[in-house]
Amino acid sequence: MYVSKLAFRTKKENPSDEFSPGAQLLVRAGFVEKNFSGVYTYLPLGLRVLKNVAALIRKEMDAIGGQELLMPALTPKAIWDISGRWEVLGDILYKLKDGQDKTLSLAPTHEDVLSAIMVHHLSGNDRLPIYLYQIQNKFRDEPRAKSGLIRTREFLMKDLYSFNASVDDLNKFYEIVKEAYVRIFKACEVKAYVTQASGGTFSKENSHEFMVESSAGEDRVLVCSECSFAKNMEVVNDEKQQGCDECKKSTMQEIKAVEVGNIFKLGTKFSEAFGLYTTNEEGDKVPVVMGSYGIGLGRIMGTIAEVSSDDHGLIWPTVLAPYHIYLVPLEKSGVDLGNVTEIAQRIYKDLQESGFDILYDDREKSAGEKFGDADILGIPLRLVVSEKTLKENSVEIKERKTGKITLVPVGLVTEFVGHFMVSGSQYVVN
RNA sequence: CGGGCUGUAGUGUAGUGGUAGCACGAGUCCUUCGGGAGGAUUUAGCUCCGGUUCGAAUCCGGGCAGCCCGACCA
Repeated sequence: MYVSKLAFRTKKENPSDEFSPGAQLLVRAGFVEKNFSGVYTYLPLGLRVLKNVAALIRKEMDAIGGQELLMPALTPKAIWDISGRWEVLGDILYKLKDGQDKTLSLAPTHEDVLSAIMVHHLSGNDRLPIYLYQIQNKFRDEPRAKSGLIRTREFLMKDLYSFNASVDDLNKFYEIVKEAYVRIFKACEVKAYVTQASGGTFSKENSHEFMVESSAGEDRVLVCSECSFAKNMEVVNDEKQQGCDECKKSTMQEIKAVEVGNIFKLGTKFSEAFGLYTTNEEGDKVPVVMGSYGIGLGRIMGTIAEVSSDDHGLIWPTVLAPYHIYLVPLEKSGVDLGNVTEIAQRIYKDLQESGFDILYDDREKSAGEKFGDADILGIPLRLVVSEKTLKENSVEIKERKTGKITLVPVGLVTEFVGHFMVSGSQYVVN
């Protein structure tokens, strides 16, 4: 992609209507545009990141037996009445009437919608377990949107639902999902605490939240610096709790954190309400045991912007970066003695053929401006081709995250980049 | 939903009663060419409604919008 063709440019100044540093960077770099409070457009660069997050999550969900489907956001009130959640969810539900005066809601979550579907398709236990997920927009009438993408009213979420024949099976799958989530956040290169939390209105049993430390977060979490055990302050009964539940040492500290994912054991609440039954080994009719597992994709993006940046801009993990490489040809216009453009173009094509996504800065701008854009966009590698580097028959390669600069012979560029993409991330999305 | 703050060119800002200025951006031309370079020229604005006043970006009331704190948050 030629930088001169990008539909949106970077800005030098922070927007006046964003407060959190991550949101300011995302706007300045041209990843998102705020339409109104709590509602954002993902611009082309931002959408590429969002799609990469989705690809990462799909890979992990498919790997644990998840099957993707896509449910509607538009739902009739009747569905929510079955579980009583029209009342429970209350004001957070966006409610509307259609032209025939039918009451509808834009779904904030899909336990109810999927349960209503599964009633028609679960008979006997021959097909259990069943794991279904989707990546779809959710709507929640948040009384107060906050911190850019961290808390929005319309947001893309991956929601996985499990249907098991027994509590034992649910418990096993719950652990499997937990491990998949750990892998996902590791690939995102964020430290996510697996945090004990309350089951909310869903269940009496505890759930787990995946918490990333950030001042833009809205939750308070106690974390143990010794063993990494963490629990949400909302489940701390004794205000004076000092010792860690896990290792018993007095090393718990309170942090602010963003909840980037959570997992719930739903039990039989929804299966009983909707009539999802199976037959156990004794031949008895028993309710299906369910679980619910969510990850906010935009929230992940917003959180990374909060926690991964420096004075020059964003720093994306390799698997999520909108482009792998920012290629800067530097030449004196009209005096291209060293064939800078020709060689830069050849490298551009070679790298593209090797499967890398590249931004080629073809603009007639000063070097500083191009470097500045490479930095603020947070592209993992910056390649510079100039008369200076070509004297060494080389290309300068700078790693965004570490600032490390290497002069690489022109013929070895593809190899160097390929090595970086594998070793630099520990995780590769196909 | 309570409390606080704020709305001025595309963006960021100055302007507290007397006809709105700067910077960035964008366009054209020239110079420059490894960290947002320089010059010339062009471009474009007071959130809306009402009130006070000879006169309102400025004061008052209301609406709308945004941000922060709190409440809320499957």
